[in-house]
Amino acid sequence: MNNKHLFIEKLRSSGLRLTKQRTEICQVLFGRTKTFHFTIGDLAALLEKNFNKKFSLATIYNTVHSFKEKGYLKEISINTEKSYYDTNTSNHHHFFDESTDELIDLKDNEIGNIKLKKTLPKKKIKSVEVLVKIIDSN
Amino acid sequence: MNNKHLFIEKLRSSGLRLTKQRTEICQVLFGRTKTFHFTIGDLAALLEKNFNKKFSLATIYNTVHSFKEKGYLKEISINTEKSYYDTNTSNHHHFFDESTDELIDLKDNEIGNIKLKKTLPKKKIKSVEVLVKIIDSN
DNA sequence: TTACCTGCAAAGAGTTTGCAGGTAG
DNA sequence: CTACCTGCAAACTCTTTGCAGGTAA
Repeated sequence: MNNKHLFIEKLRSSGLRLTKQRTEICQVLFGRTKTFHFTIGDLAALLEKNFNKKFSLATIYNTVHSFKEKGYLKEISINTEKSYYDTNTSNHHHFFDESTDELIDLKDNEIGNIKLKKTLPKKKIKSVEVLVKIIDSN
Repeated sequence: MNNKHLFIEKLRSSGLRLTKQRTEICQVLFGRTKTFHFTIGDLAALLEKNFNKKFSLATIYNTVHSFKEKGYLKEISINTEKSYYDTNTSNHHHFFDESTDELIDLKDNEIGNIKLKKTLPKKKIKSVEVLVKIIDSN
């Protein structure tokens, strides 16, 4: 199956041209049913494996950044050396498994509502993110 | 006023020797009444300013890491290029002001209890962190 | 005295950028 | 045809590491 129309729309609305590489990046990112959590390195390796050629980092970063700005990808707040991205941009939180460096979705109904009782003058809330760090139990 | 006894205890129990530099780092980190949020760069600049001399990065990183492992400092999960630390190691969450790159404490009673309804087999929860990202409301 | 520490500089890792040749529109 | 894109390599930032001389215990 081919989601070309979907990729075209995402690329166009992000102000990006429909190049071969970008269509292939879209295939890896959005041509799947399950949520995809990844680092730039993961993505680069997957692209190389799937299409049997190298992709320029400039292209990958540039495309991921555009998709992030456009809201097609979400960057997750974890203080590791790498940045993690998520194709699930809906309101949800994460487990981060420190034993494997893996991100796992926490669906919105799997965590009680977050009740903020403090606001700051002249500031508006951009996001509320919950990160549950887990490790192997012994 | 001098909290030397406090610094000595923290250094000793972290397995660190009482060097001049480390005592000075303690002064900057723990010789204050309010919580201190910082990056290594912040700390280095502050040390240089307060004591009018350069501190080796090796020393700063090494000391901060030991204090973190010992639980005297907490590392905050924010996906920026730098790592942020907090002298408040109690159970609490944060605002991160993206307009100024500043961290602000959210006291435990300023946010409702977090109710996790999902667990993972063979994994244990290490921490639950809430990060509220804010920006200037134009 | 000895193990640990400091300062310096080099090395690493991830990310960003500049540029020359290539391609979508 | 022109503006944007790709690939490559160099540059950048933060962090880590190796080493030689110095110091706490």
